[in-house]
Amino acid sequence: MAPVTELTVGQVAARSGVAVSALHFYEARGLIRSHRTSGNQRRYGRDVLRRVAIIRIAQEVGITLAEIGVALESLPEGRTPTREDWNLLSTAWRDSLDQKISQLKKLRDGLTDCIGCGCMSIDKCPLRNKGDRLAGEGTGARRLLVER
Amino acid sequence: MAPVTELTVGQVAARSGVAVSALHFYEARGLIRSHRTSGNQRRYGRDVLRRVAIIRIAQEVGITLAEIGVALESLPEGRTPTREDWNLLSTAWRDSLDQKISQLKKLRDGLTDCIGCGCMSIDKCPLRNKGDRLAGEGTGARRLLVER
DNA sequence: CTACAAGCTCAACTTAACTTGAGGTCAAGG
DNA sequence: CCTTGACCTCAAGTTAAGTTGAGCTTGTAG
Repeated sequence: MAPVTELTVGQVAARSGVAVSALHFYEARGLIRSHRTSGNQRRYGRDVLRRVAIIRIAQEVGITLAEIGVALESLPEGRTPTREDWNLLSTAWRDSLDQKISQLKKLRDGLTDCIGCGCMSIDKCPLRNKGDRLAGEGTGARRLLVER
Repeated sequence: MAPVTELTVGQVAARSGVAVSALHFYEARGLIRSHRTSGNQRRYGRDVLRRVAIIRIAQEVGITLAEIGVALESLPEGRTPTREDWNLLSTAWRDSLDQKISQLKKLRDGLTDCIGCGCMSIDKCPLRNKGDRLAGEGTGARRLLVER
């Protein structure tokens, strides 16, 4: 058995449920870090499991890797995250998470509402024009699916 | 102004905030429909506005076009959805919406918990422990994410 | 000490959801 | 009639987030 303190890429893959190739990919994107053995193999600290968990959960709900990366950047590189580090990361996210939650609830309940209101006018529908920020920017796909 | 009963692509684009090319795309995917004038131009019924609104709102929260397409198939062609149609659509999505909401809460509360524990000890972090317990608990890749 | 499983790199392929561009048509104003 | 702008089709490009495969190295169980 491998030591408890260091994990191989395969072990991280098994424990996190993420493919090895995806872990390579996350590392290339700077979302996770590893150091190498003398034989050039990756070794991960145990905090990588938590990071990967955060990444996957965030993706599930439609947060992009870019956004996740920005948030994770606030975590320290070398040392164990302090209370203050987590505080920054969490508060940075909590607003958008709360907002996303309320949007989802609105959609869920909004469909019911729309039954009530009939949505005769699209302009009056409370759901519409809620998040038109996506409409403005960039080319290509704005959102990827995260279904699994 | 054009008559209230029929809309050109440009009008639909303007009113819905969706690019003309995206409307073409949705039509090719069977999400919306149109008929053609003698000059081969698209004309849309007013129900297309509501359909497009649904499509965009659903996308906002990470529902794929494929899923949306399946749901929209339950809607009638050509006429504006009735209360009963909405009911069907709403219940079809409710489960997946509820699931996404619970995942968001899990992420948000996980981070909040980490503030509470300060994550001074990695073993005490509830987020890490959760993932670790699941991973150690048996067969292969179990993740923090809610199973589908 | 030798299989062979697990790792490594790098390039190319994939899917979703569009956008962009080229090349051509149609409708209305001047 | 002519121009201008809105439409049309179809092909190719783009982005995100990975996956797949080839070719080569490392580590370990028997």
